[in-house]
Formats: sequence, structure tokens, C-alpha cells
Amino acid sequence: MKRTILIFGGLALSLLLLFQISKYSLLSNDLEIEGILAIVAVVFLIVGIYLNKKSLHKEALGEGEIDLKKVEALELSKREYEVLMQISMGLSNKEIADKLFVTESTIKTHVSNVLIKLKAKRRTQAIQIAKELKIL
Amino acid sequence: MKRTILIFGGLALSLLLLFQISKYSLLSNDLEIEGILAIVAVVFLIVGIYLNKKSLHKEALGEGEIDLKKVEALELSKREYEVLMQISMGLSNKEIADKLFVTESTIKTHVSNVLIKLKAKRRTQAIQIAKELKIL
DNA sequence: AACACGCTCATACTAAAGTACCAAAAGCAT
DNA sequence: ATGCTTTTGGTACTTTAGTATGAGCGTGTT
Repeated sequence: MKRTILIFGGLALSLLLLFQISKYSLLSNDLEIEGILAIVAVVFLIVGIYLNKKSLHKEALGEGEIDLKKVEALELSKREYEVLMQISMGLSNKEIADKLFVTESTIKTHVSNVLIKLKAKRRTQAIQIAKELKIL
Repeated sequence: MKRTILIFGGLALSLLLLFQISKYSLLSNDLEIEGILAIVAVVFLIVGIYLNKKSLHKEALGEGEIDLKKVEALELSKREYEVLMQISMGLSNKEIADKLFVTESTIKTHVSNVLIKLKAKRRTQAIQIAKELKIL
């Protein structure tokens, strides 16, 4: 929001500069005024597109920030969240166990806890729920 | 793309209209010219944001179009693709069977075919691969 | 120190998932 | 009609997944 204010401030200044130019050097020529109008139009068109992309990027980042908060809200431990991510990568319990240097039993325990906390019946459902909660 | 051309045509016309207005009714007054400049700036700022959103939506739809092409490329039949989507929704074979009014045996056959065609070992991996291919 | 909590691991099951192979009915194109 | 693919269904079996329960270990809290 602060950036937006700064950007608008810059825009106002540049607009004023254009006013000055039009007043003191180009006012007598009608064609030049049309040119200035065109320039202003194009510039602000580009600025509009730029601002829109910025805001969209902020939204995307915003989704990323929500992650950890919701993970805490679900009371998922670090390890459980870690296992959940590996599940979403399509790994089996054995593969996850090897990747995290623990036994398959341990992974099964973690998976069961994840399923309970996400209120899922299967690991595939856990993936779906986690993506709905934008945790992945 | 055709829409973009139409929109730009409309913009050019409105710009010309502003020129006419400025020429025949407001040219003598400096303050009014500034006002017109401001209006043009704001209008094109809004137009820029609007166009950007449009283009982003088109990209989103574009990804959607690629879907069917890649599904065909993978030689996935309609039914197999249908099953694949239900898998990604976190449903079990039995639940998919009930939803599509067939037996679990049939779903198992479809699932096996999907796994072979997606080169996946598990249904969770199939989900991951399908999302990478932007098929879901 | 005592306690809660997270991580680890195990055993013993039950339940899904997945494989292999086969086969019949339906839809489609030549 | 004859072939080809899809869809459907079955049997039999192996492999993962998931549940239930218990237990040891380390860490931070009270």
C-alpha cells in the first residue's frame, strides 16, 4: 500500500511536468497538444498494466504467506508437514522414509496423524484438502 | 486477439473525440486542458488495468485449452481422464465406481491404464504428473 | 524433578490399491 | 460385415496404505 502511494505520487509529479511543458513550449501548436495527449494516454496505459501486474504479484505472495499460519492453525508439526509435502510429490511411504532417513513405521505414524488433522480418509484426499487450504 | 484490435480501435476513436472536444470548445482555457489531460490519464490507467486482467484471463483459458490436446497426446480415453480427475479429488476406487455407476473392478482397470499412460507408480504420483502436464 | 509433546520405531491387523490376464458387449470406421 | 478401440467386468494375487496400540527418547516448560 505504501508503494502504491509512492507510485501515485510519482505519477502526479510527472503529470504536472507534462502540464508545464504543454504550457510554456507547446501551447501555441494544436498538433503538439494532440501529441501530448497521445503520449499521456500511452504512458498511463502502460502504468495501468504495470500496476495491475504488481498487485497480482502481491496477491500471489499473499497466498504464500498464509501457508505457515494455516499449518499452525491445523496443529501440524514440522515433520508432519514435511511428510505431507512428500505425499503430494507422489512418493510412497517407503520412499519418504528413505528420503527422510527414518523407517516406514515412522512415516506411517506421521501420515496417520496428518490424515486425522486434515480430516482426510486417504492420502489423495489429504492432497486435495491441503491444496484447498493453500498449504502446498 | 480480435478483441484486442477492437478495443484499441475504440480507444483510438475516443482519443480522437477528446481531441475534437479540446479543439472546438476548450482550447482557449488552460485549466480545462489540464483537466482533459488528467481525464485522459485516469481513463487510460483504468483501461490498462482492464486490458491486463483480460490478457491474464486469456492465459488462464489458454492453459485450459492445452488440456485436451495433451490428453489426446497421452492417448488417455475420456473415461480414463474422467477417472483421473476423480482420483485427484481424493476419491477411492469404490467411491469413483459409485459416482460413475460402474463396479470397482472397472475403475481398477481404468486406474491401471492411467498409471501406465502417465508412467506413474501410484495414484498420488499420477496426480502430481498430471498437474505438471497441466491436465488437471 | 515431573510433565507434555514431538519424533521415533515396532507389531499385528484390516483395508485399499495395484497387477496380471482374460473376456464379452458396445461403438465406430473402413 | 469385419476389424479396432473403448468400456465394462471378473478372478486371483501382491503390494501399499492405513489403524490401533504401546513404548522409548530427547527437549523444553513449569
